[in-house]
Amino acid sequence: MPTSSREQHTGIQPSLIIERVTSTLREQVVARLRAALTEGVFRPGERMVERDICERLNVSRPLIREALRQLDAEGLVELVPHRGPVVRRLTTEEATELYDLMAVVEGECARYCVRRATADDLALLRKRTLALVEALRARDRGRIVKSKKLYYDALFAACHSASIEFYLRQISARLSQFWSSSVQVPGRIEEGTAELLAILDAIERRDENAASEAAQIFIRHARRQQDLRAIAEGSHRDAV
Amino acid sequence: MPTSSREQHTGIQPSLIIERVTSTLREQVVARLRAALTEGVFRPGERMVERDICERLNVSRPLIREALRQLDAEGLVELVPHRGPVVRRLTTEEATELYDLMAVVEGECARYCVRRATADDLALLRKRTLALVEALRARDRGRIVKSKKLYYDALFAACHSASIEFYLRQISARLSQFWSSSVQVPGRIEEGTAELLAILDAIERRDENAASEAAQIFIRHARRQQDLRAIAEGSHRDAV
DNA sequence: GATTGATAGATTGTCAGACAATTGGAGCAT
DNA sequence: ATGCTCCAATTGTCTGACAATCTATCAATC
Repeated sequence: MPTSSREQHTGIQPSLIIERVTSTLREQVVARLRAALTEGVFRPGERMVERDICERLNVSRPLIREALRQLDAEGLVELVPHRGPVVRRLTTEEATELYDLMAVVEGECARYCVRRATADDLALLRKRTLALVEALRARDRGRIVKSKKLYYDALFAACHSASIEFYLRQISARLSQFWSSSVQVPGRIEEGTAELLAILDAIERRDENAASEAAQIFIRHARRQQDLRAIAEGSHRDAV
Repeated sequence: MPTSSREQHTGIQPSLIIERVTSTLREQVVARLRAALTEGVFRPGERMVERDICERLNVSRPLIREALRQLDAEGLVELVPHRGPVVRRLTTEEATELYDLMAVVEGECARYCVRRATADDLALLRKRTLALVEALRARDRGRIVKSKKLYYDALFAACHSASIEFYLRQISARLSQFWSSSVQVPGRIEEGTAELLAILDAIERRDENAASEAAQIFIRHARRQQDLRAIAEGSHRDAV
């Protein structure tokens, strides 16, 4: 769980809360490393020598070690005893499993949206969905990335479940090394936009099963893209 | 991810692997604390003062701190900045969400069993299912706990997915504080045994959807038990 | 008497430095 | 090539320290 986020979603009392950005250095370190890992600054399989990271981030070794324990538990790094941390590398097999997990959890997320989203949540979700669809149609990679992030923020806000959000973000982070940025399955964009709209529609219609189903389909189809890339790159073998 | 468990589920080569019990003290500490947390040695909401734990386990503070970071990421403790670690307390709301997650993930687990289980896996699963059913019928609490553990070991082995196992165990650990040990919904045992057998049957029939459905139903019904307990105990309020 | 403010104590956050244990690999011998 | 020995690189773990921050106690004020 992300160290202490205590936003009681009471619905009432809209934010007199002071967001403490981060009070501890460690949280910043973890955030920094996590970002670096998901953004590919460290390559899968690469060793992360503690002292090097200390110097790069200018913090002490105990701090780095604590941060690494956390990232290990999140599945982003692997701590080989007496050999040190290594950027976890996913096999296609593991990626497949994670996608399947993501699909069912995201289905549950959509289900929760149906149950819990307020009118405001829905309005925002609609807006963000359409923005993402637009970005997809424009095939503007930068805009797609940003819109996607905003879309998911809205989706998670609408489902009002910290647990679902937590696990989806975690799985997503673990899969990040697998995101394609070059290969494009022909017609995937058209298909994807239709599916996004289907999710939105089902949620707005308050149809739980349809929403869950639509969300799952979206993820499973998105995965196909990956399969293709894996094949293109020589099936992502374990040994470098 | 549980610090480096590298059992390539090749299916072939049944364990020439030498299980290194634990090469580092930290792993033992984490295991110990995790066990203590799930077994209720520490009560939800209780503070875990670092130095106290150091003395109790006879290890140094850095080690305890690393262990706590990991348990934090697993959702078992909460690290309040400048106040220290607290045993995470679940609200009924959070427990509900986790049960829903567990249901869909366990559904996926059953689905994977259908896809991947070998004949040996199935034989063991059948044996363990029947043993659990027996224990349930005998209403022998100790035996039920042991059989259940073995049942899940077999189920996870049969699904051949480290990710699914990882997340299910984690969610299960987080929910442990919520397991009832006293209240019994009348007829639940009969219902539960029937559902367990239904799961087994669906897997043996190689019917993915039925297996997934049966597993989900089992969890959702098991949760009802919890609802009852929560009500009985005054709905598990947040403030002590 | 209740609220506010201030002081002290407890605990965490972070660092530096040290040393033993283990691993991986280089080099040597067979 | 194969196997062995030894060494360098890193990690695993500890001790001790001190600043930052929180909690609670107690005094001061209205």
